Amino acid sequence: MISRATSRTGAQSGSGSALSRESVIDRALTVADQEGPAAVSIRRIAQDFDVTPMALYWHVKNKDELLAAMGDRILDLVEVPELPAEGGLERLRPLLAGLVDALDRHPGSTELVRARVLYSDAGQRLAEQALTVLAEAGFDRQRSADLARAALQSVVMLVAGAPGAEPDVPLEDRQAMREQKRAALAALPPDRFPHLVDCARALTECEDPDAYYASGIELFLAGATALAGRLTPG
Amino acid sequence: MISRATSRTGAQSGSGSALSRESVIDRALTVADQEGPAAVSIRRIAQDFDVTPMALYWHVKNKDELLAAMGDRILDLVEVPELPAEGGLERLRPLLAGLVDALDRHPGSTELVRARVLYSDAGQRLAEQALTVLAEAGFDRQRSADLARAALQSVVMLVAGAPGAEPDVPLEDRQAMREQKRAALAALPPDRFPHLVDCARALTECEDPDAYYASGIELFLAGATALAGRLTPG
DNA sequence: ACCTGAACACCGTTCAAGT
DNA sequence: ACCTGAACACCGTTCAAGT
Repeated sequence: MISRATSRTGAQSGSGSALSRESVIDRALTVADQEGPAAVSIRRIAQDFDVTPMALYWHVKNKDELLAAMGDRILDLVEVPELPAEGGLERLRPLLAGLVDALDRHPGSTELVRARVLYSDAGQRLAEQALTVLAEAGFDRQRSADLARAALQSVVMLVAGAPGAEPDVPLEDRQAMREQKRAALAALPPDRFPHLVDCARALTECEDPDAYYASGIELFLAGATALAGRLTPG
Repeated sequence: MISRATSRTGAQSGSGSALSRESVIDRALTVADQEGPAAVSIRRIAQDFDVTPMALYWHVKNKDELLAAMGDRILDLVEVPELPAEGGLERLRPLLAGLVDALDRHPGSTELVRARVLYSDAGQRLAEQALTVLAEAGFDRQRSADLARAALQSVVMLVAGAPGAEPDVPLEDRQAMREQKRAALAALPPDRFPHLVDCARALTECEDPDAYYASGIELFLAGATALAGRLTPG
């Protein structure tokens, strides 16, 4: 409770930088990662900056716009290089992997990206590339659109829903949460739920995130490739 | 404001049934579907029953438990018939289709199911069947677990993230929301985003939900089948 | 341009008390 | 067993006012 005294003495308490649209968004992302998305509130962020809640409204229209901006900021982390002229559906792999990397840096806000992929600038560049690849693979407009959505949303789901991700829960409670869930599965009657009991650990803990992400992307690519192969052969 | 007068005269205002755990959950699901998930609050539901907010705490531990119960209730809608002894990965199709049907009945609460698939009774029966099918197809424990998660979460994503679903938005604002999003895409510079502009409609409006859901399930099945085909052939 | 103060209409939840 | 009343610690947001 001495933080208020530091407000005019250089370093602003929790934030480390002056109040601005950028710093507000950054602070919100950090809070979401460390304490879960529920901890993000206008009043809380304002407190971290030793400032009145209403001060934030100068930099951000309202809370919804802040949440959207957080999603956009994550998408800005994605490197979107030029799309190779050749390479077929394989060209989706680095594209999706890049998205995974960005999402993985802000697990507490991954969900926010879903609503923004088609509407933030970086997301639109990503979507355009995906649609290009799918159209060149022979999918018509509707199927390209559906597959592009599926690709981007699968990735969000992959990261947000990874075994043991628990993005809604504060960092310190995550491990306990995982163990509790695993115990719930392991304690099921093995005659009725043999596989669920057997997979209790595999379903709740992610040994190797990289391998998990890679095989999630692989699943999508395998599916899209198989569907492409069924398109009016010849 | 005359509704309070009806509280002892038979039919309880908005709900149509007496206060109970079941009726509270049902009312919450209805509110979420009609006015969006944000409209679900302890106080609001209490009001609909002409009852004090604290009355709900007798029937429900707290809001989180209510949300979990809503997810469980949706999963209870899924019919889980016996798993055929034969049929390979194709047996996943009716299983996933059944889940889609249940989710589709409560679009405002679809998201809640994601956290409950592995922990509600109906969800566990579903998951056990999926794991059985995948194990019989030759996937090892870890890959079965990952694919089962992917299958169930893909379906949730398919419904919650369908073009034009907008489950966060009140029923009456949905159409306007869709048109706004479509306009945003259609107005992009066509030289930089040719496909995005071309797909503006396909990306924001769902012409044929049944076909959309079917091809989403098809994508997963095609992927899983392709991956199964790569497993130590012979 | 940027921030504050006071106020409004909401939340979830606890606890003691009623019937 | 089931519900109420009062209270606490939170929310987002508006509006007029300050510098």
